[in-house]
Amino acid sequence: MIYSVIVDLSTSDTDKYYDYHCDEELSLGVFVKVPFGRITKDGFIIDIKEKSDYETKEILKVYDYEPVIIPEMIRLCHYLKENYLIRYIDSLRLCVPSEYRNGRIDILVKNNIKLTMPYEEAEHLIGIRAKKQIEIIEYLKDKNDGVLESELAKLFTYAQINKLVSKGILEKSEVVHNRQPEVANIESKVINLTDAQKNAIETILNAKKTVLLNGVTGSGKTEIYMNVIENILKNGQNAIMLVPEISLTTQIMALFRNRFGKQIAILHSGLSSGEKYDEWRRIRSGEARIVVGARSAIFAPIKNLGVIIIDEEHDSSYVSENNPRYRTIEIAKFRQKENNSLLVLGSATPSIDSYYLAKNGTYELVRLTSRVNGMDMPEITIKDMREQAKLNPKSVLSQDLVSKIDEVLRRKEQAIIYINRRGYSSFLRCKKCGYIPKCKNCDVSLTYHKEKKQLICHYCGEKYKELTACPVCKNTNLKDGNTGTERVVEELKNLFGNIRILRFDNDTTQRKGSTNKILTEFRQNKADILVGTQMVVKGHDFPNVTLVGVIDADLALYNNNYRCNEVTFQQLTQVSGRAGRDSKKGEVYIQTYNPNHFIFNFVKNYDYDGFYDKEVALREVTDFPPFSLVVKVLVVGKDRNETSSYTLRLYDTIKEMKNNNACITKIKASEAPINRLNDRYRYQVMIWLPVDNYESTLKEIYTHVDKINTGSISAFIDINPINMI
DNA sequence: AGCACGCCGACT
DNA sequence: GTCGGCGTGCTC
Repeated sequence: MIYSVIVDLSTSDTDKYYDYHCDEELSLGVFVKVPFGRITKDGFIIDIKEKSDYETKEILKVYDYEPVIIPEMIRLCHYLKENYLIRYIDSLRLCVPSEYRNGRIDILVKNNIKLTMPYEEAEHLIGIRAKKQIEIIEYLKDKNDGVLESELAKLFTYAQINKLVSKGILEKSEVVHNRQPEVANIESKVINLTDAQKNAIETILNAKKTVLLNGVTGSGKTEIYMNVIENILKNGQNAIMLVPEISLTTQIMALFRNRFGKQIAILHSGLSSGEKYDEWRRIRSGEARIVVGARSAIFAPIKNLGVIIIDEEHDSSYVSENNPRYRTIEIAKFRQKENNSLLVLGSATPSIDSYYLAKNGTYELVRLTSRVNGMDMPEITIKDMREQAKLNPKSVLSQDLVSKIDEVLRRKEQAIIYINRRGYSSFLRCKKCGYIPKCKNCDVSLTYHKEKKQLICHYCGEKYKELTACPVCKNTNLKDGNTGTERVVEELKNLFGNIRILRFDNDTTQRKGSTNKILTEFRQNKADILVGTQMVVKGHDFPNVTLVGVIDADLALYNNNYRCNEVTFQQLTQVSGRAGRDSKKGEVYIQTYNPNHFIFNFVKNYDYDGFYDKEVALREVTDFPPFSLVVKVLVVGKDRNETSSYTLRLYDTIKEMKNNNACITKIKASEAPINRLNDRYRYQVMIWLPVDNYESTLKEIYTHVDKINTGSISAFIDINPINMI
């Protein structure tokens, strides 16, 4: 037989079938080693045929006779290649744990000990004086599968164990040991489903199309997911459940592990390579029937899918930023079609795109309007900071927020302060000459990190010594810019003295496990206030939090991105949802210098629909999604002139296309918002396409863009970009 | 990726 | 004349 192999090499000219032969019979999706030119390469079998047009070489080695790629994923590879020009190998790589592909990980074999005969029989063979030996066999009496030698050796000595082995009473054998990720212990509450939850479950299970589950924060979506999955399992089918990122996963994992035990497998970047590989193998073998994981878990080798759930579907982490750029919901829809399975998108604040599809009937909409604890949504106050600026310009926190915090501390409850900027302050400015320190690699100003005594570029990570005086005019009077997390913590400490504050941002979560540590400490009431960036927004459940404060809530509104209203609305609503999740009423304080922006009224009243109507009307007049498909092509290069001329040439080519083809509605070429990043110049071409029948035009755009990728210039395509930098 | 082929400049 | 620079092309 002839086996077509995709070699493990990510270049556009090697991304095609290479035919090899092999005497053994192999399956589709098997991982092999093949000769490739003068070298050898690993590869995946993705086609099997009778004969080849080439003179084939022989497959050198079969790493694993069990396929690593299931047929459904091979079909997915074709689909992604066809529609998004994603290389086969880039898709295939997503389907297999990287450490395994690199040959750096193997199964872990351990010694297992078990009785070779019934306990009573064994007892007769041991002298009464050998007390320890009796104890061993007693310990093993009702353990039919035996126990790991390493476990047994914690209670007894190897000498005692080996004695019994040599007598033939115990048997030592090698077993594959599955490394399992540890999961926090969460006490499971007995939950009585509300009528709303029961209805939601019913609707989902009978749905004929994708379901958008729109439930306010705290409306018990997780419980619905678990019930749906339970039903699917009973049906003999399997499930994938996706959650945004590790922060939230730990809690959800605990709930799921509690409920489903060994039937779940966990996949996310926080696992060790051994754990990841073993969980992946448990999925492949069918032992694990539910995959709970982050974005890439959508590629898990799970067969017979009955349901795919994407929790917090609006979350930006579902769009992959690096190669290959894929959108998780797209992949989920492919698998939904392949398996004829259910697809559930859950969110308290759905993306405008999803809600639009729910409203026009493409999705089925299920709504949950109240919290399971029966509490009202926390009351939201919008605080105009312009008054405060006159009163006390030095202070970051308004007088009202300070007294609210004070009350919370007195009541021994907790508060979350959300500020979407890390570091101490966004920039320093010389009060005399106006000098602002900039990064040498990027066109951006630096952020002051007081704790590290550094100025840091938040885009390329370059660090500089802190400034004590202006390097231009030597003036020592430097002015802080906009507030960051460090400064909020400092101010809180000055105001309240001896309270316990945890800072939760990129800087405090660098070390592995620190995210979990901070969240656990806060949940266990070991701190009074959690100050953090976006990370505090996501679905955490802290029962004792009754106050949420937001500082500079309008920050993201000036991002010059068509999605900035949407993102701000989502973040403010989500973070508000952290308050009052248990039996105590919550309160929210949102500080802004722009209180008249239309968004705040909708946030205050939890009026998602009102916000949606307004925003969707805006999108319609400005031709943005969901009314158009916006394609952003980013052109990056070391030389400014070369990069801009490539961009202009691309613009001309697309213009030419537009002249011949009515499918393009608008084109715009410009500098990227950050013109220089990491010492590379950046330009962009924005192309507007209609939402129907754009496929062939898009493909043509892809091929033109592909041609730009030369040695010195690279180009990236982003569809409906979330990130405009 | 890794290696050969091939076509121009400066050398024992 | 030839050694070697690295741009281009190929690997079933």
